[in-house]
Amino acid sequence: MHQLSPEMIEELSGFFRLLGEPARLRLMCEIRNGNSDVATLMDRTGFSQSHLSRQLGQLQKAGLVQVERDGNRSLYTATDPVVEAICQLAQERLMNHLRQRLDSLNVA
Amino acid sequence: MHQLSPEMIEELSGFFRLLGEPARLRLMCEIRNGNSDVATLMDRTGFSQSHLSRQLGQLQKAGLVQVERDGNRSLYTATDPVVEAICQLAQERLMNHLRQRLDSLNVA
DNA sequence: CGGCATAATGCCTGTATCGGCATAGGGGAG
DNA sequence: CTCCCCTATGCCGATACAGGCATTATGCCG
Repeated sequence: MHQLSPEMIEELSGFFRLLGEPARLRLMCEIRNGNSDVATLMDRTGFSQSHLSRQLGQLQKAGLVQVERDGNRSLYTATDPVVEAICQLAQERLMNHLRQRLDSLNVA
Repeated sequence: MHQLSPEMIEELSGFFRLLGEPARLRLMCEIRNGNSDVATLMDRTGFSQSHLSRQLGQLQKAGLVQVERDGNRSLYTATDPVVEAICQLAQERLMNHLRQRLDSLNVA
């Protein structure tokens, strides 16, 4: 890390804030699982069209997803697999944290 | 990832939301750099005492930092080094993303 | 015990943002 | 050109939360 600049802090927290919204994190997961045209996303998530469009717009602006136009449809794909890796690490952190709390209760 | 449960989505986004606040991300960085008693943190960040206390409280509740009481002082330490790894990945993602956009401009 | 330092909490306000409804833009098919 | 479908955006109400001020809680020392 080596002391991040304020600009980097701002950028990184902006990135994390995107994933900090359950709807958007959900979208990232759905998109990663293929079949990511908007109709399918609406169907699988139950989000309204406008909601979906906004969130996808934000994800795209940050470069987390790419959009590919097919006529008047839009196909979304995840841009960078590292996002998935980050989620994986976050998951492991959570599990470890809970496991440690559990253990500390058992010992005490 | 393999299709995360709604509960996991909620937990993960909660974690990301913590880092999504510049003040808290800043704190995590400062704490990682050692010397993390509250007075020092106030000094280095310029945050007010109440603000600091609240943010540290949230980080602690999520298990991102640990607090060790020394008399009436509090020493904060980062709990899990994986958080740093996550920041590192996020940084690399950002750089890659910007580099790609730059390249695409040069080619076009 | 009474003052003093440090940390946590109640209360409050301002601001950001989620997310719905309605509307506008833009590309096919007739 | 016109209708229709899909997506994006303006507007707005509700809600969440940052962050300040004042107060309280907690542990130190005289």
